[in-house]
Amino acid sequence: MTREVRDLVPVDGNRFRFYCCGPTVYGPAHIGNFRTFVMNDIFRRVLEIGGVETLHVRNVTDVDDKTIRDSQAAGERLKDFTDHWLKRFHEDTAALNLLPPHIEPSAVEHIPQQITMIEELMAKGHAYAPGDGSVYFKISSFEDYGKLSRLDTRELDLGRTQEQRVGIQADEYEKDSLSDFVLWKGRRDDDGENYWESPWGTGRPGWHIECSAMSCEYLGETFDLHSGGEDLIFPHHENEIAQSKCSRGGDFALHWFHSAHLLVDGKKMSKSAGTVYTLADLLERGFTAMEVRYELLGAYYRRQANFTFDSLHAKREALGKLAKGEAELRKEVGEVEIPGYEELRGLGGFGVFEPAWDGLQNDLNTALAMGKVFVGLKTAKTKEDWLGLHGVLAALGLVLPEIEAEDAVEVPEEIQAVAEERWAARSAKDWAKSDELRDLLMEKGWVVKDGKEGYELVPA
RNA sequence: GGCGGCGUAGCCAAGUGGCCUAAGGCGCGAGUUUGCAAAACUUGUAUUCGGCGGUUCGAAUCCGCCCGCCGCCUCCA
Repeated sequence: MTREVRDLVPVDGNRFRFYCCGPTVYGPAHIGNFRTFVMNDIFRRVLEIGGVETLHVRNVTDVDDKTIRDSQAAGERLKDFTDHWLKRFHEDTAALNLLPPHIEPSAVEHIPQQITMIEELMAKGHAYAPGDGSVYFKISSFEDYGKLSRLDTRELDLGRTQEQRVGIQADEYEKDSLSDFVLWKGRRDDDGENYWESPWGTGRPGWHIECSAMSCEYLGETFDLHSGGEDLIFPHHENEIAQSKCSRGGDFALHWFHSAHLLVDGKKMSKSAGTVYTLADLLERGFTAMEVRYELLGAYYRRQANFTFDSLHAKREALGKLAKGEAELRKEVGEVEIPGYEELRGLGGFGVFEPAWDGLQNDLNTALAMGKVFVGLKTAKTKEDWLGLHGVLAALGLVLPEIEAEDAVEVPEEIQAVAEERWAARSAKDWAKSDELRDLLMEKGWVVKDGKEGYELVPA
């Protein structure tokens, strides 16, 4: 991606059209997946707050090896299975305050478009069907193959067949070259009921073709930007480029936006280490979705970020500090209602928060922007400052916690009674009894905050 | 082995040639407050950027080497 977001001008002069590789719905997404989606969300928000219209497409992969395998293991039909996990994904994205994409196409619902594209590749000599029911893309037919990932062609095993290579794990498909990838997979016994008709017999589409077919369907053969996690650069995005350019021509995506991975305690997340956290895992531990979002945007997207519970914990304090600062500023400028997202689109000035906005404009540097938000808060005092703060927060998608929430906390009668007794003891300067009752409240999970005229109970 | 990236205070994390004797958040220390605490508020917290050389008037930032770590290399965001 270009370093300056402000330099990104829609190629059609109207809406900035971008495609984001979405989830494979075979289980709950983990926080690493969400780092990518949060970064994409912020990217869109920065464009929109900056006054640019967008067209955001994010696909759903609802047919592949894993969805088929796991739906069968669960004894469910593929659609029921993927619908369930898609619903869960939507719940998670809503909790994380991700704007829903304008279009969310599913692979299963676009099989005709995928078949059409494969036929075009066949007709132009970029694909071949060796007769086993599958169709492959011939990467030697596309000169630019490997350009995005800067792969040396020597590494691609061009022209080598599996027979020539010893020790490679058995693959049922016949390919001319080891690096050729599958466009259509011939039906196999373990696919069960999950197959579709095609000119090459029954089967199902390969993974890469869905994104080429769907991005072209909704965004055309040339669009502004394509995004995804860094692991998708090769082979997924490389293959998409090959399929799209060879079948339809056009420039495909003019910009690429890849988010680096999220590590946990400095290591790649792994199931065996128990570090593949889902949003639900973190909510269960008492964190809020907004704290998680803050954690995910806390580092610059081009670098791997390190998730730790210490860092996540810090976000609660930081959000509270922000909320307090915002409330004071709001009072100072005499406003009551926080402006909504739509009102902030096309915001002209950001007051003392201009540096934070610049940070976002300059290659989506969310870490820098957050730092400048806290700096700005120290001197903010005008209405423009206040609007600027909300413009930046809206671009980051951060919703501040309510700070006047005492009413919302239900204090059990039993706890209230102990607290009253303690206050009486304290007022009578019976320090021993007062402290004893305070410890008792602490044991039961309540913290007493003493004031001049009374006290307040807060959950520990 | 090929390609790419990282190593900045206890933790997270900006900064990529001079405004850096290095943002910001958390944590921690000190003070105010408090009967003592907690909370709140104020304030302090890396003369130094993995190590060693080099380029330069000047380097956390560029180059070389070394050490450590991470990612991709056929369907993992």
